[in-house]
Amino acid sequence: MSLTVYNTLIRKKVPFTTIESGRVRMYVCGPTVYDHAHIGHAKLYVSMDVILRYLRYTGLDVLYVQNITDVGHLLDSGEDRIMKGARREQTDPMQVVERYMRSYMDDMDALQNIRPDIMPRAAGHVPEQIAAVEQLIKNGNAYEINGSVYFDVSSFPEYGKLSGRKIDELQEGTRLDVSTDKRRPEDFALWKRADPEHIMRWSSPWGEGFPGWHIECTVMASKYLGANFDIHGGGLENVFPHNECEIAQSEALSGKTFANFWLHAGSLTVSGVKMSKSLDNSVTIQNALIDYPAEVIRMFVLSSHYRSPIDYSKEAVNAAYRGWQRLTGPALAVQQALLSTQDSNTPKVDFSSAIKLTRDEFTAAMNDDFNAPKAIACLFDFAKNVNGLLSEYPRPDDTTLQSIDKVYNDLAGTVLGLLPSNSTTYVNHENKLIEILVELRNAARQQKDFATSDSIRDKLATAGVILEDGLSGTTWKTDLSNPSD
RNA sequence: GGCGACGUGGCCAAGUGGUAAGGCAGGGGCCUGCAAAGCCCUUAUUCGCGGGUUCGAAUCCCGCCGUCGCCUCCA
Repeated sequence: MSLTVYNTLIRKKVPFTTIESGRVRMYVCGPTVYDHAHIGHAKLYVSMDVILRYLRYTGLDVLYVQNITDVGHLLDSGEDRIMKGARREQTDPMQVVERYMRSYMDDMDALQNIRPDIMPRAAGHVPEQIAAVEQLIKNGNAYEINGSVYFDVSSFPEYGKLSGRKIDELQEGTRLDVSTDKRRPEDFALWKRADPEHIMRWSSPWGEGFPGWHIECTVMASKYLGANFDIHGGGLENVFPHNECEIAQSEALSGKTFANFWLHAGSLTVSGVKMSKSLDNSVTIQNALIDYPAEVIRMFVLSSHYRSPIDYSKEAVNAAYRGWQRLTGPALAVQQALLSTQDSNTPKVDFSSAIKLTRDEFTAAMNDDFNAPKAIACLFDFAKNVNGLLSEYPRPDDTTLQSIDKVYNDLAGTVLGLLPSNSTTYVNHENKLIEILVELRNAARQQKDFATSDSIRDKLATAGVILEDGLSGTTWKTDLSNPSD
């Protein structure tokens, strides 16, 4: 079975094909770096990360580009986001950009998202953006008025093909006052004249100004991926206007189809409503990571399909936490079991059919438009089988355990990024000390000194170390967070 | 007003024509020195509502209702 994906452009699930055999060129809209990233970003970029990981897992060579928006875009109030950040922190705009770009990358690293191959910055591509705007004017797709340049939407008949909007149906000015400079309300800015107080400004043929929001993606995607590439990803709320405008500019510029496949992730709400500063319900990734391990945030995101909207709530994430523990429990138990020596008379078990079934069903799920929730359900079934196997005594042979370990590493680890980054099987001082305490406790248990053994267990629990007694010995795991909070 | 997404058990959620996966929470049992974890059993005659097509519909069609997002610089 081969991969099918839902393409927003045609609103259908279709077989995935690449322009160049074995190679995928993929672009995802990155963040505007003027504040810490929030869990809405986590939802989008974990979704895209799993798409990237799965494409690579199937053997495709993926070139992944994600931009950083670090030129000033405007808030509803007409205020520059980055200038606002700079004033808030009484610092230089580019310092704000650096600070939050690093914060964003730290968050993405913490969430186990694979770094893009190229992260171009808009401010570093102003000459290319000016050149693109000049070309659009030459082509008759844009016009200059009072130091600003606008794209003439009427010059691009396919405008609206991604979002399904028709120009004459747009209700203008619902959110922002229509600029008086524009010929038509639906025209959008390619270049904006900088007001005197505007700090982020560049020289251009039209005077001092700054690039429009959409042109950076057009320029940077085509620079690093070519005028026609395979996948463009982003958030559903960016379909219109951002992605629609990208298509108009890019295709007017090159005459070629921009991206073949448009993949959009559903948006995230907090307790049923959109996050916003005014509602004060914004949850940063940093704060979420105080409450939950990164893998739990991933588990939460992946527990619904990437195109579906999700609602962030304590209850939902706690449920994901419990589910994640159930999913990864046997993976850790297998690793710990492999540390002990195999019993000489261990009967060889044939677990290969369960392994094959899991791999086949997992792949089928992911091939169906990256259906991670269904893929995770396959892993739950697998976990049940592995738990049954591990409860037998003596423990299964090394070969069987190693092949199970491989399944977890490939599917839960490589593809979904759900395996804990800190393994309890690492040889380090802390783990060694825990194992010494476990040995002391077991000695007490053998002498039926349960007061001592329970005391050791309880005290370790207060340090976040949970002991579990099984037929093949005692295993332990860490549980530093409290999901019931 | 327009465009789009969504509406499945107490909660989350998969399922696009063949008779409702999975997880969380709850109940019962087994296992355990006691726990924890795990295992077994159990919880939707029903998929927002009303029509229609069909031998057969959560899935297709029509009409409503509701939630959310977007409507020109929010991921």
